[in-house]
Amino acid sequence: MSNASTHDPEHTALPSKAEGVRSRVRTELTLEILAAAKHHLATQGASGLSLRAVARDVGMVSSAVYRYFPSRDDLLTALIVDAYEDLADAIEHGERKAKRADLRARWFAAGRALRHWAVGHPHEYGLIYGTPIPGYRAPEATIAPVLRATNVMVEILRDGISSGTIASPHGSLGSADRRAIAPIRETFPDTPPEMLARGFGAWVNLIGLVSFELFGHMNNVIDSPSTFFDHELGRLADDLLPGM
Amino acid sequence: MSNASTHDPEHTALPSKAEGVRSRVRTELTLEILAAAKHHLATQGASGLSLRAVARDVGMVSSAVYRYFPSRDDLLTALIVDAYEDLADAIEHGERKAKRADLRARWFAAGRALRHWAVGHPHEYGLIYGTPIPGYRAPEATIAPVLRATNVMVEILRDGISSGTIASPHGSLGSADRRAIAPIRETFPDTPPEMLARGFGAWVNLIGLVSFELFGHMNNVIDSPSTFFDHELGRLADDLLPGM
DNA sequence: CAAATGTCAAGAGCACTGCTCTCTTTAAGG
DNA sequence: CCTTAAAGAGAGCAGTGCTCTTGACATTTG
Repeated sequence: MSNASTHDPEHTALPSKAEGVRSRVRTELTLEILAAAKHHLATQGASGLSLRAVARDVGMVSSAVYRYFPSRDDLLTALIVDAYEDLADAIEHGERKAKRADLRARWFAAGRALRHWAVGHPHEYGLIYGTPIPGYRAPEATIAPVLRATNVMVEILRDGISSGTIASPHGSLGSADRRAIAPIRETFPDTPPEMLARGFGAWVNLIGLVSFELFGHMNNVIDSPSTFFDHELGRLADDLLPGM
Repeated sequence: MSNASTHDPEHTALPSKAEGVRSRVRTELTLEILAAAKHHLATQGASGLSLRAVARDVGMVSSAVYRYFPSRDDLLTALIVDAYEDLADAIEHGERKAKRADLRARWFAAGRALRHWAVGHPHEYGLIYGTPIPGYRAPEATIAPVLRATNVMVEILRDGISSGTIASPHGSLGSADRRAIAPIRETFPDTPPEMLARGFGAWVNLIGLVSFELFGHMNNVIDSPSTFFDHELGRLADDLLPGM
């Protein structure tokens, strides 16, 4: 369930003021469908998520579900948004447990929270970082939670700069590289481009590590993925937060 | 199509000596089905791969296909093996174009070949590095091509050591880390563990970069994925092949 | 040469899917 | 109270993977 109530599925009109009893039961049913779908996703995976099965779970006939979600893909999209929020929550909560002054501890905490959530929610993770579904267009609603997650990482780097404990990364970006990362520079205008490039690279590295493990590519290669993940986390920290 | 003839689908008995006419037409039909399936995969993607549709393509009825592939998953597995071989071919060919003495050029060539193949075959890439299909067990036949691809990378590092141009990576592995990477150490016994860990980490990093791009996570972040990929390739080269 | 043996394509059919349509019930608001 | 809009139920369409049986053919053996 997590924080299903904190982010409303926007594809159905949900009145902020609980005026009608009718609309109240509607949001309740919407959440109930979503919960059933989430359960199916967690157990059978995305490919096993059947709209009819979900309908059966909530005691509806399949066609009735279409009153709440216009298609199976829309139901999946809602689950994707939910997964993004869940992951962002996990990373934020994990990072908050570390002392704010200890940048390295914060980095480790955030990274471990990422992997921990992924291992505990493999299907949800696969939904957001695995093969995209064919006609998939990234829903607007995913932008915010994605930013929440990456913001944690960026904040660590920025805190390092402002406190003077870390300097801008070694080497400076060429003009082509600078142009290549233009969008993320607009998102974080007050962070050095070199640090943005390096930070984003590290983030991609972490996701790659988790995907490698969850998608079975560490079989016959790595005995203890968590140990290797920590090792890589340390290596990245040495590079991102030199001297910490 | 590529090199479909070089690796036989082992789930059907293919006599090495072309004894019977019967078995000849059988292998031909098997390859024809595989080709049709590959075409469907490349155009519609894995989820759009319908056994009935490929049967229609080769002019058969759906049930007849089951004489050649016992299930849809087996057909998919054959495609997975094929994709692994294709990717290994691409990386090997790409890397061979660089001068053997120029380790950095070989690293760049191999990395770019990986990305180039992935961009040109997104569905095939997603099949092997995306979300695994639910009941997926990594088929034995994929081990060899995976080793072929990673071997290219390891060979670059080993050539650097034997020629004395690069030293073992900075820092030494702790005993826990050494144990964590035990399987890959057995695969490459004559390569320093530190270098194996770093090399595998770099490989994971590359796959992560390609997956990020192909799965749509660089939208609104990176304008030119190829430029960023090259940038990261260079950063990894600086770390893997210091002084080159 | 003929009969037994295997192989194969075809078709029907089952259980399931997403999705659309129509019909009826139900409840809310004027 | 009564109109109107929303919601559930059901049938139905086209598609899926997969199984089973049937009849035709080729291959091998007696």
